[in-house]
Amino acid sequence: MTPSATPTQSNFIRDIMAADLASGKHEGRVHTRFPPEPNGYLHVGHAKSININFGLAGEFGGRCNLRFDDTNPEKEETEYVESIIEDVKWLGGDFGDRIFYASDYFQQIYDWAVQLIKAGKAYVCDLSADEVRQTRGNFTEPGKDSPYRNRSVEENLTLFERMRSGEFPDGARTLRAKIDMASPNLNMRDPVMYRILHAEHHRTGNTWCIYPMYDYAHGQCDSIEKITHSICTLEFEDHRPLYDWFIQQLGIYAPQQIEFDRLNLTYTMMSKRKLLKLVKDGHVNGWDDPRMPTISGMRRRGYTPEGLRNFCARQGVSKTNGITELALLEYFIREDLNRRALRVMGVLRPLKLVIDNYPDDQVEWLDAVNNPEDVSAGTRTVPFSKALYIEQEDFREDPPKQFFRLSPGREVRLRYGYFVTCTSVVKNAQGEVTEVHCTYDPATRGGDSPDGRKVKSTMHWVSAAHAIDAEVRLYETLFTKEDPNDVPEGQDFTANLNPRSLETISAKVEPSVAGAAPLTRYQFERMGYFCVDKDSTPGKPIFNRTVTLKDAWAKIEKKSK
RNA sequence: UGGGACGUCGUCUAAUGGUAAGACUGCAGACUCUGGAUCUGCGUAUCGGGGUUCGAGUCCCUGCGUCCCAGCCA
Repeated sequence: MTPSATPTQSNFIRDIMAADLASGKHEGRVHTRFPPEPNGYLHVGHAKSININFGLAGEFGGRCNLRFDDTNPEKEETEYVESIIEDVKWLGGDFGDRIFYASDYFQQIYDWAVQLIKAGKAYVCDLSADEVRQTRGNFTEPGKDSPYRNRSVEENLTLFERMRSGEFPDGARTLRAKIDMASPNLNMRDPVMYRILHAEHHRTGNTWCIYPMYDYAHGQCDSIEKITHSICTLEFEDHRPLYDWFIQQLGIYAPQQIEFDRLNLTYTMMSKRKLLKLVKDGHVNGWDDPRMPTISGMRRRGYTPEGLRNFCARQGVSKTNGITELALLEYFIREDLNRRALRVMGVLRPLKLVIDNYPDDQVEWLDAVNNPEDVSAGTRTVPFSKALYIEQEDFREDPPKQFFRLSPGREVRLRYGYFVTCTSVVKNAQGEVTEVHCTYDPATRGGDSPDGRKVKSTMHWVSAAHAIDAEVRLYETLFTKEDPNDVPEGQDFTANLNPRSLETISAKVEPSVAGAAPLTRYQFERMGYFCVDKDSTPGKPIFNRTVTLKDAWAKIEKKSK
C-alpha cells in the first residue's frame, strides 16, 4: 500500500516494529497478514486492520499476506472470499500472489495434533458440548478434569484417527488440549482443538469431517507463514497465552502477537452477525447497500479508497476502546472528493424559473469549470434557456433575515449564467409557489457584472429543455442513535433503525452527465457529492448521495428554530 | 465475582521523567461566481487520593470507572 498523504503519526505498533527491526528480532523482517473469516463482507473496521497490516508492512519494506481463516465450514462461503479479495484490492492492499487459506494447512495442523497427542498434551474427550460447559467452571470456580483426560496415547491416537475417518456423528467427541482446568484464564481450561463437523467446506469439500478450532489453528497458520507481527484486536489478548502454548509445545516458529483497538463508529455497527441480519431481514438491499458500513457499501456510495485510508491513518491505533465520530470519516471523504470530483449542476427538488425577457427559442452554451481545485480538469459548456429549474429551497417568497437567495424583487446570480431578478410568482390552488418569474440582465452573461454590482447569492440551475431526469437516492445514517445497541429492555438494535435512512427523489441534472459509468463521482454544486449507482440504465441515471457539502445556511436555519 | 486490558479536550490520537500538542467537532470572523473550498481566531482535557523526584500525564501504592473472557464461533 502506498503511504497515505496524511503525515504518519506515531503509534505503538509502528514503534514496536521499528524497535524490533533495530534489535534484529525476527531476522530483521516485517511480515504481517490480514486474516479475515469469509463469513460476511468486509466493513470499515476491517479497513483499519488492512491499513495497519498492509501499511506497516509497506512502510518497513516487508510483506503482508491475505489469509482466510476458514476453519468453520458452516458459516463460510466462496461469495465472501471473492468479495473480500475485491475489497482488499480496492483499498490498495498489495498481497501479490500471497492469498492463503487456513484450509491449505489442514493436513499440517492435523499432523501437529497427532504430535501433541503423542506428547501426552492432547486427548480425545467424549463429553458433550453441554457437559464441557458444565465442567469448565466459571470466573470464580475452577473447572473439573474430564473423565477422559487420562486416556492412553494409543487410545487417543486411535480415537482421533476414527474421528477423522468419519466414524462418529457431529458433536460426539472432541480433541482437547491437556493444559489446566483450574487456570484463571478460561481459554487454558483444556480448550477444544478439533470438533466433528460433517459439513462441506468451500475449498476442501468433503475431505475432512473434523475441523480445527480457530484457537488451535490461527497461531500455527501465522507460524507456517513466518509472520513476524500477528496484529489482531483486543479481544484476543486472553488467547495469546494459548497460542504461545501451542507454539511452544510444537517447537515451531513463534510469531509475536500485538493487539489493538477495534474501530467503532457512531450511528453504525461492525458486528458481522448483525450486519448479516440487516441483509437477511431486508432492512437494507444487500451487503453493498450504500447505507451499510461495508467496504462494498461505501464504494457504491462513492467513498474513495484514499479517503478511507486517510481516515484510518488519522483515526489512529491504540489500545483504548472508543467510538469515533462519523463526522471524522465524512471529513476525510469530503476532503478527498473535493480535490477530485468533477462539478456539475443538478437540481434535486426542481422549481421552474422563467426569464420573461429572454428570447423564447434561444439557447446559449455557457462555459463552466469542471473543478476549481484542479485546473487540469478543464471546462465544459452547459445549456441556458428561457425556462430553467432551480432548487426549491433557493426561493423564499418571504425570506428570513439571513436568507441570501432568491425572493421577490431580489437579484441573484445563476452560476456561469446571468444575474436575474425575481419579478413575480405563480401559485397553485394550495397557495404553493409553482413558478418563479424573473428578468435577466444581458450584460451579466457568464456571471460577471460589468458595472461591478454585487449579488449576495449564486445559485445552481439546469435548463428545463435540456435537463436529464435522474433518480437520486439520499441517505441518512442507518440508525437514529449514536449507539444502535442502546435500546430499551427486550428490544434489539433494529428498534433504532432510521426510517428516513433512504429517500428516493426525482431530480433534474445537466446533460453532461448522460451515460456516466457506475461509480463515477460528481459534486452537484452546492448540494453534495454523488456517485452513479450500478442500477443506472442508459436512459435513466441513478445517483447515490455520498455525503453533503458543509452547509452554513442549514446551520443558521437550524439554530433559528 | 477470578483473569486480561484500558482511563489525556465533546470525539479520536500525540507527548517515551522536562512548556500537555494535533486533527475532527463547536463558536466567531475574513474571503469567495458553490452559504463549498481556503484562511484567521477562540474554547475545552491528564479518573480520584497518596507517594518518589528539583520536576510526574508518564514511575510506585491505592481507590474508582469502562471494556473483554464462562462457543464444539472467529
